[in-house]
Parts: sequence; structure tokens; C-alpha cells
Amino acid sequence: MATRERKERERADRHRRILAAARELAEDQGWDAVTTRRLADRIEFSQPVLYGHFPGGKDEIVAGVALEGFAELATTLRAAVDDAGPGGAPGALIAAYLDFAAAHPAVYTAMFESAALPFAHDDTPAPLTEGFAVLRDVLAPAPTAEPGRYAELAWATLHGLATLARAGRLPPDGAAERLALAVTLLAPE
Amino acid sequence: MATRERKERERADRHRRILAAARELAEDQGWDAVTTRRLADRIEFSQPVLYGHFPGGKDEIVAGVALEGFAELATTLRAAVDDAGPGGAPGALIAAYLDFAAAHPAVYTAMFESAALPFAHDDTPAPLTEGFAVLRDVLAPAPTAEPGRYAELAWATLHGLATLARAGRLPPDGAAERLALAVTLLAPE
DNA sequence: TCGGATTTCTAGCAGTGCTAGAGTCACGTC
DNA sequence: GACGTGACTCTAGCACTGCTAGAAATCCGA
Repeated sequence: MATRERKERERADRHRRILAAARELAEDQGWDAVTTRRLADRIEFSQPVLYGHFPGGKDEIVAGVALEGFAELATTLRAAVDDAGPGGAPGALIAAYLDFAAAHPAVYTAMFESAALPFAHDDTPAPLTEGFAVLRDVLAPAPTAEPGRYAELAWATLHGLATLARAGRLPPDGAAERLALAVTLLAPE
Repeated sequence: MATRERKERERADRHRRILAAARELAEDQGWDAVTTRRLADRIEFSQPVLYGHFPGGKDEIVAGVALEGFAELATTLRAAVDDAGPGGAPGALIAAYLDFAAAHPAVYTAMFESAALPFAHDDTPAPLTEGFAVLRDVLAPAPTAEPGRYAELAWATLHGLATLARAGRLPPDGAAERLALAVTLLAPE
């Protein structure tokens, strides 16, 4: 009776621990260091157990980390906007986005490079669209054009900044200046 | 005497063929399909020969493809700007950049994700800075701020658009609209 | 034609993702 | 309480990866 519940609890717990181990290992030593053997070691089970939780194998585990990342990003952005005054929302949003990417580079990588998540489709999971919704609400100005298109462009700018910065493609000392410039460009006046 | 020259020619040719094989295979079946064994097969030599040309192994081969890509991108951008009228240069530049990324996704990936090339440093190879120079010359408006910072931001926008589009993160039917919007945003009036 | 140097190949290492089949354990039933 | 059943986990192994040591072959100049 209660055994079934306990087992389900244990199973859910293990599921979380796999994702947490993958994320931790990736942030610590990069995604190359995330191997099924190491993950199995960390959760103290053998390799095949991973496939009971993620039939899609390693790719599905990375996608799981990415999905968590999207949810986290959405709440982070929402919180930043809510905390800022009405005028400061765009700036707070932009800063929060770039901060998130800089603080969790491995998760951000999983979100946009490794994972094959359904995007811009009807069956896109909710967490994947929420972050974008915040962007559209805060950054899209009324007169310009379709707010969706404008938000896509703003998102691309932020994503490009995050990606280039992480890859060491932009001089680090110009970060603050770029942030200010991004605000004036994406949220004028 | 002439033997030495012939050998050097053969060696240079093989060098090119390795890079060409890697690029072709990557564009055809993705970078995952680019293995040292398959490359050796294509050039009709054994694996260790690859390491005679690229001591750094696979990473150095990918970096080689990326370097070629940067040179190609720079000349493509320069040509697009030269062909356009003075007023149309920004639009032509932006379109050419996005076209390049869309036409050679694997090369573009190597340029910005796989390869560990020295960037934003003093010893950055010339091809890596040329493309950026074109961007700065054409897009940076005089009054705004430091032209370098502005060009970085513009580059980030283009890179973000290219990356998100390739990953299927942006609805494909909005591409033209996004292009127009990017032009008005990055090169106003 | 031969000695020596260079080039190239064969064979193998440690590590990867993933899986078949064996083994173990707890459960519900007699 | 003993037993068959089912779910679960592990061991062992596959085919593949990047890479390299040492053997083999090749070519050059004398």
C-alpha cells in the first residue's frame, strides 16, 4: 500500500538527483564531463537506471536540465520586472537576462545548443514560452510593429550578447557599456 | 630537389582536403558525423596522418574550418557592401550576414561554438577581425557612442538571429519581417 | 643497389553511449 | 509461513569515439 507511494517518492527523488547531478557537473567541468558513468556514480546507481528515468538517454537528460533552466529564467525575469519601477522595467529585464546567462553558463548552453526541444510549435512546453512572454510584454513598444516580431529581435540581441560574451568573443570590460547601449536601443527614451 | 617541392605541394593539398572533407561532412550530416576515421577514409589515408597535419587533433581541424569560415564571411560582407549603393549598404550587410549563416550552418557553428579560437585578444588572427571591421564601418553611426561598442551590439543581434533561427527557435515565416525590423533598428533612417 | 631517413600503417588504449541478459529482491497468493 | 511472480537493478559487453606507440613500407641520395 504505502510501499507503492514510497517507491514513487524514491523514483521522483532519483529523477531530480539525476538532473541535479548533470547540472552540477556541467557547471563545474563543462558538458563534456557529463557522462552516463559519472552520473550513475553520483546518484549511486548503475548506468541502466538512468535509462529507466530518461529513455532518450543522455540527450533527454540534457533536455531536462534545459527545461528546468527555462522555468527558472522565466521566474527570474518576472521577478526582476516586478521589483523594478514602471520606468525601470526594461533595464531590469535586460540585466536579469544577461545575469542569468552569465551565472549559469552550462544551463544556458543546454537551453540553446544541446537540447532538441520543441520550439515555436503548438506543442511547445509552457516554460519555454513564458520567458519570451515577459520579454514581449515589457520590451515591445506599441507603435513600432507586431510586438511579437519586435520581441523576437530583442531576444536575439540578448541571446547574441549572452552567447558571444560566454565564448569570450566580446571584451569583458565593455560589459556595462554594452548593457546601457542595449537598453537605449531596445527600450528607447 | 624538385622532389621536395612536390612533397610540400602534396602535403598542402592533403591539408586542404582534410578541411574540405570535414566541412562537407559537417554540412551534410552534422558535426557529430565528423570522426577521425571517416575523415581518414575520405582522404584515403590512415588516421594518424591527420595528426601530422593537425597536432591538436579534431579540435584543431574544426578550428581550421572555422578560420576559413571567418575569412569567407569577411569577403562576403565586404562584397555585399561594395555592391550596394551608399544608402543600401546596411541592409545589404545585414542580409548577407544572415544569408551566410543560413547557407553554411555547420561552418557557422564551428565558428562560434565548437572552435576555441583566440578572440578579442592581441594575437587574434586577421580573418577573425575583418568581418567585425566591416560591421563597424557600415553600421556604427557617428553620434551614438563608441563605434566599437555599437558594432558589438549589432553583431550580437545578427548572431542571435542567426543562432535562434538555425535552432528552430524563431518562426520561419517571419524571417523577412525580422530582417526589415533589424535594418530599421540597427541602421535607422 | 643499397643504407638511412622519412612517411605511413596496423594494432591497440582508455573512454563514450547504450543494452541484453542474469541476478536479486519484495510482493501478493495459497 | 512457503512459494511463484513481477519489478527492479546489476554485470558484462557491444560498437563506437579520439588518439598514439611501434612496426612496416616507401622513397631518396649516394
